Amino acid sequence: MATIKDIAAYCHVAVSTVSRVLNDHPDVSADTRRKVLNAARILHYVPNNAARDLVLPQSDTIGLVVRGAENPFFTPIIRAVEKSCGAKGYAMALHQIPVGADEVGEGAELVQSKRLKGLILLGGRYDYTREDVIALGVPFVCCTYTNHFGDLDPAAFSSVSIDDEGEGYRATTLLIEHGHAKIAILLDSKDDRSISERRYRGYCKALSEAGIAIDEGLVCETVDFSMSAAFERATRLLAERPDVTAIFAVADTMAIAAMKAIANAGLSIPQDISVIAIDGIEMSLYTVPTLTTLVQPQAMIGEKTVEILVDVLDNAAPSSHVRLETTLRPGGTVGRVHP
Amino acid sequence: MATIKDIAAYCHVAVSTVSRVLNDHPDVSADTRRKVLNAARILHYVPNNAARDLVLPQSDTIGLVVRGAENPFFTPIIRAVEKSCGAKGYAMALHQIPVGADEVGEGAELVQSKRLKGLILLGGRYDYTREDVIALGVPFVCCTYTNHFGDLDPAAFSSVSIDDEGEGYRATTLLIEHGHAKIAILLDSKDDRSISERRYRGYCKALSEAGIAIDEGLVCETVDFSMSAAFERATRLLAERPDVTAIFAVADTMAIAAMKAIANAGLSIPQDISVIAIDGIEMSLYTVPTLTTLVQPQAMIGEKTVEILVDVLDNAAPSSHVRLETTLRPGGTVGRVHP
DNA sequence: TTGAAAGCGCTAACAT
DNA sequence: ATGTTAGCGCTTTCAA
Repeated sequence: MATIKDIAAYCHVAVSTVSRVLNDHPDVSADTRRKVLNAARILHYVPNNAARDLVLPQSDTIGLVVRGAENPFFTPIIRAVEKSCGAKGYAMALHQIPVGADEVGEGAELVQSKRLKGLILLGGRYDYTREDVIALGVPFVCCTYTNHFGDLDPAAFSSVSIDDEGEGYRATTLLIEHGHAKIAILLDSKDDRSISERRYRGYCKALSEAGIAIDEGLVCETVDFSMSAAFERATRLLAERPDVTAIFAVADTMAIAAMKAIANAGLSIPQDISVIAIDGIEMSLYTVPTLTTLVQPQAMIGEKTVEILVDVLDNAAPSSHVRLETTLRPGGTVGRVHP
Repeated sequence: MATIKDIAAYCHVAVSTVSRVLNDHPDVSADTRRKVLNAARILHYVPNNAARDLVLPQSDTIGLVVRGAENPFFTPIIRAVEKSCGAKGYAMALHQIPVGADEVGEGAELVQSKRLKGLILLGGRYDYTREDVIALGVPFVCCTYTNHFGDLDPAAFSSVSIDDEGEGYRATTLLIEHGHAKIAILLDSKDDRSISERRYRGYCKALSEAGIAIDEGLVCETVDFSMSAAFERATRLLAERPDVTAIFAVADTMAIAAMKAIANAGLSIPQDISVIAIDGIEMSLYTVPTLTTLVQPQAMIGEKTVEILVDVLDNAAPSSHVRLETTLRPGGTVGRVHP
């Protein structure tokens, strides 16, 4: 509970001197500096951030709002962001919110209450309007998504994402190339105005180019991204549609749940059913067989995001939109269709 | 950027009146309240927490320091803590730190900088000394662990944990009952003064009671809790010790990695090798076969932790130490040993 | 190189 | 029911 006032009294100096020492200002004598530092240690001084934040016009802090932190896909990204922030001399304020929450509103509050310099939104909606983001007031970066369904001026924000539609197309195409035609897709909702909808578009495009009609019975919506819902839906799919030969899951977690459903149905992967997904979470390395998936460069996503934001903050760089590539990790879940 | 001062000016009232309205104090006329609330909306007022925290002797906030947030076992606990805090009228301040970090030191800083009323430490060390925790200054609860290797006065802190040694004993015993004698253990380190050491003790006790000698070649240390390390170590075990018939992993994640190693070795679970673990993370429901594990009541752990802390905070209740039971979830990874 | 003092936004006495 | 004011801990002019 010691304050700089206590230190000042202890050393018989003014509080401003203590403050100078604690903030590494140059104009303090070596002797005074030593005395103050010593007193701080003895008195177990810990700075009161509330007081510091109050008086400083801005803190050197970047906010990270994570919507749906239970998603294991985000974990390595969060770590990378934290690390990159530290390397660039910024602190990171983590704020986790439920999937249903309003990340922009919460972000705006965070900015003001913590005097943030910039904001990173991880896992947000694709349909912000200009009005939505006006409250933010600081530069922000959409991490893992873009404004595809919104009307934001690209110059007004930055983003780091993958080409969801293109990757959905790529995953589906790979299945088609292996001879599959009865390809199911496992997704949240095909019109969620978000990740599922974009990847679903890619799925449709691939099928259509291959001359395969969309079969509604193979479009499996789960309403949420939970593994249990994915498991239930996949189980139902296998029961209702014995003709299905491949499943494209829009997320690794869903694919892993589907693989369990397939095993429960007494089917083999990839002999009876092929599975492909997008994400590349750590756990997907340990499924049997190893999940074939389009791996997102999670660490790089986090690093790039911070890099862009700090560039805007420190160098007044213009906002930018980075699209990263996924890497196909060939596992053992995709095989040629058997007649 | 609007402050209560702006609202006050806008409404021609004093700042204290604005403060009263904003804090739901009773002695304000309905008319004034309406005016102020309206102005707050119009001016896009957002409270400055730094200022509030500064002036309040304590915030109604409980800190949660998570060491090793990448551990999926913690995720449901964190959620439960957050939910319980909310239900009890407390806010939660989440602070994630790396596995190697000093949770007590970081916790102490958090307490002071955020004026916390109490602290929850999730995933900390088992060997705090009295000196270690003196800096904390507020009631705290050790969540998922105890002070087994330390010298803390039990009256000076609370804890919610499972009986690590007992559960290790139970898991190993189950394997012995299935006829296994060549039982390997997969753990961080057998003398980490923490979870691994405790569970290892239980493993030793079970073997010894069954008249089975500890076989050093079957004690597989991984140095950390990563899946990759567990995978490598299990792979090596299978290569070096073809006589092993069962593996007890001290964590589900390690067990899942081991299952992959077993599959890669061309062996079947549970025909060739049985696997059992402790934790019960969601992912372990989706392995093939389903992992047999001792499920910790994760939600209840979080709830109990908050309940105890709030009881201490609100009702000056004495500190308490709760030991929760795991539930054996019989999966398909444990079978009788084949001759 | 150091000290004195103002003020950040807010809450809570204390007055009225 | 409402206004006035002190002060939380800190940083930063401005003076000395």
